[in-house]
Amino acid sequence: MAATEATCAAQGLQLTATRRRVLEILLEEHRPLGAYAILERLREFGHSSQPPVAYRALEFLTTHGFAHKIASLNAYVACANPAGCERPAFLICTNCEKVAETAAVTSAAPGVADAARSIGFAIKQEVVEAQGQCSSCVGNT
Amino acid sequence: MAATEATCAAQGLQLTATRRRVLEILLEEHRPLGAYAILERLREFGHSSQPPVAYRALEFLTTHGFAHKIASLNAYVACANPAGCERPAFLICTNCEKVAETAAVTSAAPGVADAARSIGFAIKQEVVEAQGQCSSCVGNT
DNA sequence: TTTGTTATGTTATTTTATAACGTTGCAAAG
DNA sequence: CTTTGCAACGTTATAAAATAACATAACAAA
Repeated sequence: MAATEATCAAQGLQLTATRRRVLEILLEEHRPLGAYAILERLREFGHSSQPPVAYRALEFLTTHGFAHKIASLNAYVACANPAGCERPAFLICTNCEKVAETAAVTSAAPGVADAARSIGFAIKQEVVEAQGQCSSCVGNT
Repeated sequence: MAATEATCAAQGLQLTATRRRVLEILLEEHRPLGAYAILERLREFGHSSQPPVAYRALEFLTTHGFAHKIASLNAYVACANPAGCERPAFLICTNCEKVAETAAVTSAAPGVADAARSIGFAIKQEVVEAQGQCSSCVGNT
């Protein structure tokens, strides 16, 4: 949160009440939340709770790297390292739903980068989402 | 298509009319199709066209590796290598929407695999989807 | 003070996906 | 045979995710 505030101050970004509240909601949970779950939480705090409210805040947060969308879940998480987030990748526990964020070292998995080069494909961005079981859940199911 | 038929025959899977038609539709297009776009095409061929029809066929096709879901697009493509598809990864052109399928060499990008090991996370499956520009579109936009 | 910009409020709608329940066709057990 | 079970399909309804479109507010710069 502090890192996010600092970044916003430094870059002239407006961390408004709604945007801040959405980020707080994501930080409080340790797992991905759907937009409508976020809306419900917003409602509890007296904010307007129509879908665009959440989606706008999420767009701001994701655009600036304060939160990420998990495409394979249609859900959102706070960034684990807002100060220096690069090439985020996610480890999603299919049992407890928690998500660990990590940084991929290279821009693409071996083979993928090679394949891209060989067909002249210019990679801009990569979505890497691994599904499996976290240490607490291995063997539980 | 032939490879798919062979696999179904070998494994006792039922490649029914609807499932076959959906796969054909995906093969005819060279790009990802949404479930409702597929439904429209099915309608043209006189199949029933309620959503579950498409989703069931897609579930069958994706479960057995004859097609893949592109999570970041909520769309579906035919598998480029149904005979021996392992660790598929996708190169998605944000300009022309075409998708190239490739195979990742390792189970995870460097750094991701290490991170998983270090926190005891057991990876089952990985979603790797790179966005960028294909060779035809580089420089066009 | 008017103009431009950024953010918010609100209604409605689109797009994606699944729940639930009934029907059909076929093959194996009785 | 026939009935039991199963896998696939048909259909209606609804849930869940996302966005279009348009109005309002707050505020800073011209």
